[in-house]
Amino acid sequence: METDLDEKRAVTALAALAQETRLALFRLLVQAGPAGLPAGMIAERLAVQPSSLSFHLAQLVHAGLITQRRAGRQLIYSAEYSAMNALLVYLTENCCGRDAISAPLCDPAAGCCPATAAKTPAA
Amino acid sequence: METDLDEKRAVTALAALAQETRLALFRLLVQAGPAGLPAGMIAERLAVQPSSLSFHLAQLVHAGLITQRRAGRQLIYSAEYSAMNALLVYLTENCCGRDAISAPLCDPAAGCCPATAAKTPAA
DNA sequence: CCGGCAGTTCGACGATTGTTGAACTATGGA
DNA sequence: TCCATAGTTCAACAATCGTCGAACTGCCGG
Repeated sequence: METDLDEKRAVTALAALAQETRLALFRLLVQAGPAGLPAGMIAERLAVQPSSLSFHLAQLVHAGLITQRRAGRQLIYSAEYSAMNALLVYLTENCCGRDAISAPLCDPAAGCCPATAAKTPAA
Repeated sequence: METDLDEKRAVTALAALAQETRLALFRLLVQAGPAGLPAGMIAERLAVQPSSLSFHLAQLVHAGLITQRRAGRQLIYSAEYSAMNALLVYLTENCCGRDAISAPLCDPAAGCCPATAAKTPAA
């Protein structure tokens, strides 16, 4: 389902999220669901200047983490869940040397990586 | 298990990962498992200058994504899986307005968010 | 066609980031 | 004690980032 990321795309996505306003913005859209939110409402909720918001929205769009669509005079933004999932998977890829996994959470101490788990004395 | 993140800690973690060398470094450690790798071997594998590597290692340590321990003259670095998991959970928190979830992967089109899934016509 | 609202684009500024090489600290062996 | 190895710290530099205000574009109502 989600397209695999190469290193550069992953860096772009992470850089897009590595900023207070954009992280709050992205999470707002993740929580808003596929219906998304118009730019104006986002600006209001995050108390950000329109021009600044536009800048951040563009970064997230460029990173592929959100998408834009028009509804009358408003521009609606919504989270791109597949891109988010691809990023999560990329970060945890081959966790502890295992073969590919699809669900990213990884906890060696709890048996995520049987081969190496014994070497982690609950530290 | 994993400590919840506040916004600033999340931004720090994401910023730490939003750089080619550091992302490669982190993934290398994730794949290396809890045993970790000495700085020298990391430098060799990533073909990075020692002083530059030190800089990046420090950022990841500061972000809480990796930890350092000494073994003789070597400094061994290993991934902090709980921090990584906390970050993944933070990103997907309240996905589509749902209550907390523990496994981060989120796909509205596939029923992750029943209430809103119908509004996404396979677009 | 005109006014105005929703959002974006632009240029300029200060702040932060990543790199490099040289000097420094710490550990282990002889 | 002296030396070599493993890694870190420091200062300086170019490059990139985030913010601001002002000007701009696109869309709708009348």
